Amino acid sequence: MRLLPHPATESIQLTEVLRALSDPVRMEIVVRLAARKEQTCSGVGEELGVHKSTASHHYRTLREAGVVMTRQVGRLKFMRLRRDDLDARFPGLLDAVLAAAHADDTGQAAAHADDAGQGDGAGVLAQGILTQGVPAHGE
Amino acid sequence: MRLLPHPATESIQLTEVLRALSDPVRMEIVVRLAARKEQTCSGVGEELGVHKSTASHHYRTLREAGVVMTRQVGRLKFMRLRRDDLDARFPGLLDAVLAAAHADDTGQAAAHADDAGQGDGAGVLAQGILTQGVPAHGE
DNA sequence: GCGTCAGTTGGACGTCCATCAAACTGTCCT
DNA sequence: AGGACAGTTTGATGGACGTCCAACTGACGC
Repeated sequence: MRLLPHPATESIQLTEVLRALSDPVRMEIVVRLAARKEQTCSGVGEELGVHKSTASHHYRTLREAGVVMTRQVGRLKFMRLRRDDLDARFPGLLDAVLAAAHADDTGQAAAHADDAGQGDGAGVLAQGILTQGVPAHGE
Repeated sequence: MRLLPHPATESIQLTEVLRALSDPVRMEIVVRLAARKEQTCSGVGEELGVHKSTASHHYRTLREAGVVMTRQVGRLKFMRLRRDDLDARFPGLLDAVLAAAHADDTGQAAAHADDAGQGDGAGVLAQGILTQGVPAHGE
């Protein structure tokens, strides 16, 4: 059993963690890792529909940011959320992010349903307060 | 008084928020915005030592992510954290991030002092568990 | 009106990133 | 030993990002 190089708990940087979590694929990985205990690279990779090397790249990003811990057992590598370390370093952050990830899922669905239903709640505000000719850069 | 286009509360995406917060400059802006109530672009720009247009770019990123609200008064533009909206969408997230930002600051200082003092606490672990010849890609 | 000021926009430049494909490393099984 | 398997590494590619500079847009104030 081997361990890969991980940043020490004290070395974990907030912006690095947030950047690691700012990619939808990696966020999904973290959510799955939070639900189940450990996961192999191929396991998540197949579920997410990304290429094997892409998944490996995301794993490296998460590992170097201090979000996950990689443990090698034989030819498998199991990933585990560094809950304790993250909680020690940034108390409550991971829980808030995971809750937010759940809220984001449900919120997306709700917003979508609302949009189809009447569409006067959310979307209009974004356009209604337009005062300059901004070409809707983001969306 | 004018308002710029902002995403509706329901449209705020978690990964977008995290990505907006993953830049040290923007994180610093958010921290300052959390401390003081409102701030002008030039105000933060000068304090952070970034170019005027760079600050404007960061403001746009934060605004499009739904993190800040921009209010134009005359030729000034005041930025304000969308605390209520963010709390409604992702309860506890902003507080956790702000607390983490504070912990990151103090943690950095402590780690640095520790590093100069004896240097056996944090940094060694990161190198001590090396088992493969990973060329320290990130740092 | 004209200069000034606050902030934005566009271009330019270098860097980083997400993705895939292919080759590679290391481990297990037979 | 040889093959199968899990992941990583290495390009390569297209896109996004952060930064600066310069030019521009609006809103004062005189």
